[in-house]
Amino acid sequence: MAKSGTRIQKKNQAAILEAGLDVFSQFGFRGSTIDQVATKAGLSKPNLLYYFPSKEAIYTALLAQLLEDWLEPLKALDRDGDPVEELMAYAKRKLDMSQHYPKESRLFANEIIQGAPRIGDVLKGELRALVEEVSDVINGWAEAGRIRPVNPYHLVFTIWAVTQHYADFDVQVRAIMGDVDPFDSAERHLDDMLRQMLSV
Amino acid sequence: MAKSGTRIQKKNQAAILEAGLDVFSQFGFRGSTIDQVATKAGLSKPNLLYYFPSKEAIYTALLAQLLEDWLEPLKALDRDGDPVEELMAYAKRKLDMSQHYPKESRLFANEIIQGAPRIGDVLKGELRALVEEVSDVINGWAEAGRIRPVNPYHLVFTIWAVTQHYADFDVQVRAIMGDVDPFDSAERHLDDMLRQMLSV
DNA sequence: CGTTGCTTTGACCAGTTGGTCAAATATTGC
DNA sequence: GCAATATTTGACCAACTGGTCAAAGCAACG
Repeated sequence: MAKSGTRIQKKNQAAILEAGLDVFSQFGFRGSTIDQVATKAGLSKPNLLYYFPSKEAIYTALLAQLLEDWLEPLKALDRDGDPVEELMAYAKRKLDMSQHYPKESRLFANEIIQGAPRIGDVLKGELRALVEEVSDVINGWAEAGRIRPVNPYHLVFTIWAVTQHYADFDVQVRAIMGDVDPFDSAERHLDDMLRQMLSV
Repeated sequence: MAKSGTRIQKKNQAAILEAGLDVFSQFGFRGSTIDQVATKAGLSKPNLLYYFPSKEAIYTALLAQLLEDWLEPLKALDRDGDPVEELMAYAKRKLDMSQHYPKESRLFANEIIQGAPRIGDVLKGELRALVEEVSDVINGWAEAGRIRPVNPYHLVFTIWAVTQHYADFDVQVRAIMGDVDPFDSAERHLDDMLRQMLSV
């Protein structure tokens, strides 16, 4: 997407996307201004618009890039692996993403909360198909007696909800837990929860 | 808050708050306009501003009203009740709120994701104290051997995350599950999950 | 009926917003 | 060093934003 171009183009496009992530993830699309993004990227507004044709273009570029990273871990679920370990590894990976890429998580959350006007099709298409596949795998595991029977959709939702909570509601989590880092204990909790829920 | 006044005042104030909930929960504070709220409330912009002094005032009124309803179920946790039933009843109540008041949930989510600029103090004060109390109760139950030992903070976060997910990410949940109503199966899943996690 | 106070509105304002454009400035390849 | 190209900028614009205000409409009470 942002491949071609001179060094300076690459540098500025990257700076814009990073700044855009900062701003959009905090204020949502409508709540953000080009000027905010430009300033944070160290550019003037017309200069930013030399690299991206519009505010919308920056936002959709971010969203497209994000969606790839978002769907990828789900694809890594291996039906031939150990069921409990596979699911716990997936959850752990999602939790790591919340810890290390919280802005991406919040950008996504903002978009979904606002009704997913730009990625509704991806949700109903690619994501839905992917979850259906995963659902089959989980059901297979359950039928083979390798995990407790669970509703696979809600299991996936639960993993998403819990892991993303630590990114999206970070400020609330920290307000409640104080100075303790939430992620260490969160990982143990998640581990325990899934093991308890899935072990036969 | 909106008690005094004539019938017409009450009617219009209520209409404004309802419209404000609609708009703010979808677009966040900065992404919403007074005009949107006014139109949705069936009023002209100056007329709306006759009842509320500013956009901010509508928003904070909503937030204040919301916070009460939000904290109340937590207070209802009874340390003398049956531990598993108490926690499951709390989770069920939160899930019901997600089902019947999704906009409230999304308004809250928007505010938190954007850094809780207006309710940071409540989070660090009242909410934190409340969760600390609940945490003591849960720890007490665990020490008495009435539930499995769990990290009480993360247990509470898990209940919040999972239940609110069905309101905040409603569009994603429905995109994936299709025409099936998520809430019936979600309730069973939540029930099963908590029982599995907490039963000794 | 008329007056008093509540309600509604059109016109308006200053600041912000997304976006344009021509001109100025840097960079690059020769 | 110079021409071609890429980058940056100040000035600008129309639309929109939150908010004001004086005047008009309306209800109710005597």
